[in-house]
Amino acid sequence: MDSEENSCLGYDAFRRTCPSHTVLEMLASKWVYLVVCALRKGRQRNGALARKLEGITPKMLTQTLRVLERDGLVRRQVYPVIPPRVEYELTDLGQNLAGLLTQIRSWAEQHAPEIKDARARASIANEDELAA
Amino acid sequence: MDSEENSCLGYDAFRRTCPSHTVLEMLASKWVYLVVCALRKGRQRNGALARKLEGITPKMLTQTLRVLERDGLVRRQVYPVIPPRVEYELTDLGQNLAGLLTQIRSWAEQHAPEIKDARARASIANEDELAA
DNA sequence: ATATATAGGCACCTTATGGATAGTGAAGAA
DNA sequence: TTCTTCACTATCCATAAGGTGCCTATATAT
Repeated sequence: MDSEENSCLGYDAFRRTCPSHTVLEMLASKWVYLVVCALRKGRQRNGALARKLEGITPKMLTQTLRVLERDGLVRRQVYPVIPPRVEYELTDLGQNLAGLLTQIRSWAEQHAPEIKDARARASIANEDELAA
Repeated sequence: MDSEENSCLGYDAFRRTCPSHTVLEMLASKWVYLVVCALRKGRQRNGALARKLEGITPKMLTQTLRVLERDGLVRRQVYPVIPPRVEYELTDLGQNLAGLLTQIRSWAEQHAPEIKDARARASIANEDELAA
């Protein structure tokens, strides 16, 4: 039992010391989702990404791109010109992941109304409880 | 342009005020991934989940389950017996999501070695940089 | 009588993260 | 001359994540 889909190759994300667990931790970020999705259309400059990702601060954008670069999902290309020019693009591994993350994003967009309703119901239930 | 796959229904996760953006924020959690994956096999009790999710504290488990319940992904069933008995199971919406999240988990497990290598290379590159 | 299991709640604390703000440096425009 | 662009870097602060310990209440086991 318990062998259905766990640890297909000895890796099991449920174990906190497993490398796949740290990969999951890295993926568990709103900005990782969005940056990877944004890069799916091809290489882009820092400024273009910043404009696309509404609300991201330069710090978070750089930080997120550095993590993705470190993990081999994004390639960073610097042109030594003035003013500076830097371009980012997904590696093959990144492209591979982008397919999945785009599905998650689509899911979020498709089911946002249901979840909004569920939250509203929960909030009303909470008020009733407090009133009782 | 820019109409390829964005805002299929007026929802666009890139906009920070869009409901789908908050859904993505909710999904961006290591424990949400793992709890949903763990519940995929059917209804389970708090204790069983705690044993399966290595390293989770009772507080985080409860907190995560509450969020999932609020958003309509998990159903909570309380049996008024002593000692207390509570069971959690995925709703249809939760089941739907679980398929995607399980893919992410599998991806993390399959590509953990590559990412581990990429991190090691990045760390060596960093040391070289510091030495130079 | 004491301990355990059960599923939490509650309060306190430390650390990590997110996000805001300001600065850097060089070129080109006003 | 001051301003802007570009791609950052550094610093601070508020919030959040996460850890620890103690509390409930009862049936069962020791």
